[in-house]
Amino acid sequence: MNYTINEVAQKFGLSAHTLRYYDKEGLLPFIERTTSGNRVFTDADLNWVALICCLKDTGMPIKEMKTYSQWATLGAETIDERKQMLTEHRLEVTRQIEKLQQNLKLIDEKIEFYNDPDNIELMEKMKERVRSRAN
Amino acid sequence: MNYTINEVAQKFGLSAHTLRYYDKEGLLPFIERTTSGNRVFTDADLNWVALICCLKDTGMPIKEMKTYSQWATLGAETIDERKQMLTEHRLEVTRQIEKLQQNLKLIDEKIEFYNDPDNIELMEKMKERVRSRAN
DNA sequence: GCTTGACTTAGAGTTAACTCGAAGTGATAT
DNA sequence: ATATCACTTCGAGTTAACTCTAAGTCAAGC
Repeated sequence: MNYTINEVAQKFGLSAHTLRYYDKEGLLPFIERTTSGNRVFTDADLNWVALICCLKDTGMPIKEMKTYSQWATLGAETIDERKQMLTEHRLEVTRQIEKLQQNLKLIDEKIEFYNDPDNIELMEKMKERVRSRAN
Repeated sequence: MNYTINEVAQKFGLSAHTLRYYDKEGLLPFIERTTSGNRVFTDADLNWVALICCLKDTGMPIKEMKTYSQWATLGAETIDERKQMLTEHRLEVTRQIEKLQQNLKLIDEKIEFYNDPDNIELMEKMKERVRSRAN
């Protein structure tokens, strides 16, 4: 099955502009063209785009994804490099998740603070005396 | 206990530049000054900066944090607005975590793919025939 | 009293990742 | 065959969040 750039864009919630930009930046090294120059995406390309989106969404810079893409074009001899990059990135993602969970905790504490009528009463009383700080 | 801008910057892994930038953008509405105009951070301000960092790290734009900060200066009467903003943002953060966990799964699958000798062998055989795609 | 160093401001510059516009080409519908 | 439409390229513009520079102020130590 083949897909046009707009079909792929729709599937991944990107714009055709963005896909061309990724292509220009060397992130889509496998995409073939029609005789008239239009990009043709195969199912294998869709998997590739999915990986690129995954790496992008987890904060990998375009430059690094480009390196990964170049390694992929070189075939089996770059497997170790690619595996290492993904393994390091994996660790990065787990750190992001941990950080988010900590931050979520702080937000929950803040919401809890607002849910406690005692705190609200205190804030109301403070009104005219001291400027309420850090609430 | 009071702190200088550099002490606070160090504590939160920010630069003094960035803290001044946040102040200019209205994110630090409670910070007092010395007679000579230097910022003085109290412990309450440290808690406030911690919240700002938390919101920033979870993707809240500066504009929205500014709104929140302005509400905070108005005192108890804006508690509902603030609680609602945090509650919506909380949901956003849980979505981020879910998305990251999905992406982590894909990365793990990819690493698993590279760890399977069968796949490596396949890739090596493909070398001269078809350009390796989506690996 | 002068130097040093940390601070101040306003505003310009940078970076990453898009995002858009202009000008043009090719395939399909009438 | 001509209008439409999706595509192409190149390059300029945008946005958010810093990041830095220049010019200046202030307090403490020699």
